[in-house]
Amino acid sequence: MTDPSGSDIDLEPKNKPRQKRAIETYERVLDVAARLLEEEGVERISTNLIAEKAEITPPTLYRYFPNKYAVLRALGDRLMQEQNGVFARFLTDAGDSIEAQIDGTFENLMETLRVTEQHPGGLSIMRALRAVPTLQQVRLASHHQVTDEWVEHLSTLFPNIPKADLWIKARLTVDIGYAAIEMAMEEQAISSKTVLHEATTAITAYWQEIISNSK
Amino acid sequence: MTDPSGSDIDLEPKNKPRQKRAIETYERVLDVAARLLEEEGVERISTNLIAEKAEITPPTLYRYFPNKYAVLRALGDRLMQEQNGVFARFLTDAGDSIEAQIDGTFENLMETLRVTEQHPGGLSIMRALRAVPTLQQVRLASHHQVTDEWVEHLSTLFPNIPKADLWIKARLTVDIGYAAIEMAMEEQAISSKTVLHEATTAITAYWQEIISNSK
DNA sequence: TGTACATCAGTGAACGCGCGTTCACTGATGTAC
DNA sequence: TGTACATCAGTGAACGCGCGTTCACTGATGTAC
Repeated sequence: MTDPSGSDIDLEPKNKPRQKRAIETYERVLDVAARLLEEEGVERISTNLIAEKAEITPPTLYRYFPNKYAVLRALGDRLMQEQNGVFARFLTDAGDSIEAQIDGTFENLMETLRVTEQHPGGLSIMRALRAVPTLQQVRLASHHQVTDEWVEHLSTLFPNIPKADLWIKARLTVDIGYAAIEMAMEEQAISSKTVLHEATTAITAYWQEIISNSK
Repeated sequence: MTDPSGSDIDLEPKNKPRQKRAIETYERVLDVAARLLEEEGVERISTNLIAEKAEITPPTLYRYFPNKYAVLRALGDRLMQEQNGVFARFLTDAGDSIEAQIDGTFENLMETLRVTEQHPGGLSIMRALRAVPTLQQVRLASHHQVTDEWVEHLSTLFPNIPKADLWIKARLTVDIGYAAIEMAMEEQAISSKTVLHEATTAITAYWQEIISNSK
């Protein structure tokens, strides 16, 4: 019962902040945690340090979070939610035709990049979610949700491709998109726009191929 | 001078093991470290724990590594070296024609997957390299090296595409490949072969597009 | 082959420190009448 | 509006523990003659 990935660490928030002062404290904890994740790395971040930089005492942090991992999880949830929101808007705007989706891909990627860059510690959060066994499910679940939603739209556009096949193609495309976004953020020598433009070319070419084969 | 990513932590090995017993110890440390990275996660792994599981005392570990990060770095170096070896063989076999490269893509991905799966803690090492600020350079340098080598071959095949452009396209393709490999390893519901087959389709379509545009 | 010495490999014991977390508490805010 | 009480927010002080790392050392292996 001590298996690493699906382990039994409680990740749910404890007390919700109810008063104005408390909400500010809660937000400050998450904000500070995100910045420390970026500055120190996931292997050095600590609850005591988060509390200190957020100008509270450790027990206050433990009022809202049952443990260290719950803080990271809240961080991950927030970022994923923002990113998924971008994708949901993309589907609303472009979900009903293949052409519109292809046309919208670049803007979708750019907007996701913008949201991630703007989110404190965004890139570090994405990486921490992958590296910490307890949190891998968070990222995976989020990508699955996005994929599922997309496949709902795709399945009406590609009625002769089995849903399971579409799911795999969509899932891979999501990961290619995020790989491009991470690369855009870490490759200082290349402009983000260029990276995402190339990624758009790749994704578009992939789906053109799928379209041809499905006819 | 305490900047996080390019920081001043010594990552070089200290004493090289010279005698047979010492080489075995050194190997055991790396092997145990890789397994612990997988089981515990990068945020929980410790030198004392590595030493204990490797059945040595902590000072022995410090005979070969100046600190904790040097152990992780050695782990990363080994994996990257193996992965880059696969790619080098791909270039030797298929480097001289575009068609051969496209044909060899699937085998290249499969072989890289095989090497990574076989390498103890392979996936965890890739993720740790990304998540730990001090080690990000290791992964980046490795991907750059692979990209540079590939671009050497590509530039003779695409004489009318500027090298800088080729570099970006190659770099993105490398990251797409690794994204697919990570996905193949973490998505239990889909066979690895299917994921890498799809990735091959995407990469192929991308380069077909590049070929058409360069004519 | 034997011995003396140099080098290599590993240990025992401990260090100071910051970690994650908890307890019993005080002070601030909201609510009912 | 004032007061009494309930709930919410935050603190002071500490806990036991394992962390990363080091010191002075013993024992094992290799080398020269």
